[in-house]
Amino acid sequence: MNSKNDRQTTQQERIDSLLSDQGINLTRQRRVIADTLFARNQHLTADQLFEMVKQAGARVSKATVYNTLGLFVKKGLVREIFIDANRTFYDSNTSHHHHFYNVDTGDLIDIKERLAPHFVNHELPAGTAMDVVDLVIRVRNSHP
Amino acid sequence: MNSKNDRQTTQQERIDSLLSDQGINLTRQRRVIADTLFARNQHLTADQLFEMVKQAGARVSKATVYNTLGLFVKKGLVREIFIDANRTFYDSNTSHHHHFYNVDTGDLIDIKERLAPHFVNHELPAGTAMDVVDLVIRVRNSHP
DNA sequence: AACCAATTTATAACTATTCTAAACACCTAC
DNA sequence: GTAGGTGTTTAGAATAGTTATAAATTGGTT
Ligand SMILES: [Mn+2]
Ligand SMILES: [Mn+2]
Ligand SMILES: [Zn+2]
Ligand SMILES: [Zn+2]
Repeated sequence: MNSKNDRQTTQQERIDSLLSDQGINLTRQRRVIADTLFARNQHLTADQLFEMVKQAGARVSKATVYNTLGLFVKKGLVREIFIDANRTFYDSNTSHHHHFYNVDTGDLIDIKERLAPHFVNHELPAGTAMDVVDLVIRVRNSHP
Repeated sequence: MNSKNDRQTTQQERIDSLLSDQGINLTRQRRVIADTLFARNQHLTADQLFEMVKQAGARVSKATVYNTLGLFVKKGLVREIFIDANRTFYDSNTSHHHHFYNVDTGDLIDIKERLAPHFVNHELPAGTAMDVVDLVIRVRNSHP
């Protein structure tokens, strides 16, 4: 067993326990989807992820990509970002952060700083609890 | 001419100049859509607005509702709020404010306070200018 | 009236997402 | 090993919000 295999095994174990820790059963499809998605911090559409998984040589249906993304969102492994009526991104980085969206280029960029305020329960509508704070700063090219 | 008619005339004149000031030609359809939408501060889907206009006795096609909303958005008379992949709201209040969205009930509520930070150009991605700051606090019912 | 540009309209097209029901995978019991 | 069961995947259909198309209508101008 060389060091390359060691690293791969370790990375696979990380992905596996990421899913297992959330009570997600391991399957070939969920593993390859998670491998692709969690390889780095990125914002992908379902279709982009589908294409990347295909590119990696795996046979996974688009329905499974949607099912799995929905499952990951429910388990808190991934964050949905609704940009407009026909553009949903999935963010592999679930830590508290916000986004710039360039309406001209379609680029979605992380904002490092914590811009949105903290909420305490009594500031929320009665009988509700915080789910998530979605802050999107829409920008356009200055000289189009 | 009684005071009721005075008021109606005045209100119609307000709507007319709201549109004219943006270089929008006045038509029967644009007037009834604007009357309905700008009657109060509210968040409506295209379909809700379409139904309200029908209810008011006017014959306006859904295509015209979409065309007119798109025109109003372009002219800055109305603000689009993208809640999820199949829920776009149109906000008749374009002043700087943000929203609570209850994922259980579907309610979209204004937040009075100014929560999101101000931006100056050098804080934005290079070569871009601010368009709009969209802040949505998603909440769920505490005891579902 | 004839003309013209802008607008509206019905309808089709598009597309992201969800649904459906059958096939498949994997495990356990016998 | 075979049967049975549960969870998962799959192709394809369905759904629904939105946009595009192209013909009809409107309202103003000569
Ligand atoms: Mn908190
Ligand atoms: Mn859609
Ligand atoms: Zn991000
Ligand atoms: Zn609002």
